[in-house]
Amino acid sequence: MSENRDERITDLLRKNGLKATKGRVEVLELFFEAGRPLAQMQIMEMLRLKLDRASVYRILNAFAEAGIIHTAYVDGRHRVYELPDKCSGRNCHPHFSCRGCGMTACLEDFHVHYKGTLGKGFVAERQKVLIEGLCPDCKKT
Amino acid sequence: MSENRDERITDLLRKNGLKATKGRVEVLELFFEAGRPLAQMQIMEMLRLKLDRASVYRILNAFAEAGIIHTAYVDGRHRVYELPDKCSGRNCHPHFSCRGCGMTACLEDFHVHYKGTLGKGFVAERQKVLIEGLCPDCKKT
DNA sequence: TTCATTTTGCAATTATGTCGCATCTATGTT
DNA sequence: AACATAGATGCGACATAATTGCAAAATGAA
Repeated sequence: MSENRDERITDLLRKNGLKATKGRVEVLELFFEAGRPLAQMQIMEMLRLKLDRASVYRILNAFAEAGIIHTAYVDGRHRVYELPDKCSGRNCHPHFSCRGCGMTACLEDFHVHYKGTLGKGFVAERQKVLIEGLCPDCKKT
Repeated sequence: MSENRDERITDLLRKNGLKATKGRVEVLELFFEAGRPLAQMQIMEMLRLKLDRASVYRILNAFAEAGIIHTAYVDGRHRVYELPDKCSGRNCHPHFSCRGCGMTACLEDFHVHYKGTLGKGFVAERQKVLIEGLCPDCKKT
């Protein structure tokens, strides 16, 4: 079971031209388990500092370049990364970010429509929609 | 005329409980003149380094806390700030950010509608919509 | 003008992210 | 299974954005 998962992750890495190193497997597992966008700092904590800071950044950059993950929102300080299967290109779903604890979540049941034109000569490549507010925990305090 | 403007700005500062210092007046003038979101770096350049870096940050934070400006989009590197009159609360207009030069613009004729629900207990306070792409200049190259 | 309170400038510090280089590891080949 | 090597990691140094402590200066109320 854990082996199946490992195999799936290993395959995913190799299919994308990346060696399946311990660090990469562990980071990618985190993304599958988390099911929500993660920042570098959170990954470091979840791995209990088993990996070097620079390595985590390099892993995230490699994943992003390969398309395994892509960078989602930035709350002013942190880049967050997530698996693209749920969130790709122009149909990117919105995200929620808590101003209390900084947690980020995907808003699956939230649909965004927009109409209008960009100026002449402008090209749109991606949209990012972020709802800021308070999560249930931070709302209490 | 310039005095009227200065007076208006001075009043705005005092009304919000902030002393009308030279630096604050100059920064706030910039925002009124620019009519678009500004990053700290741009402000420094426009003021030709007359103010210390730390002071600019403190001024921006003070303004943001007082509600005179608020932080808008981040293009991955820079926080940008803008006057709230054109962009307030849940009716915030979208922004465009060029991945080439990092320039940020307001999209006035661009309307965003969304429907759906946040999870239980979540409170939405603001929305941020960002279209990323290329501006006419960067498109050429 | 005087004076208490804030704000500023400067330097040092923290935080995020990148880079170079020596060492180590994953993987295809023998 | 052992080997060779392209590529990944750890470490330290560096780059940039932003914050903080503290002494000196400026604001604005009396």
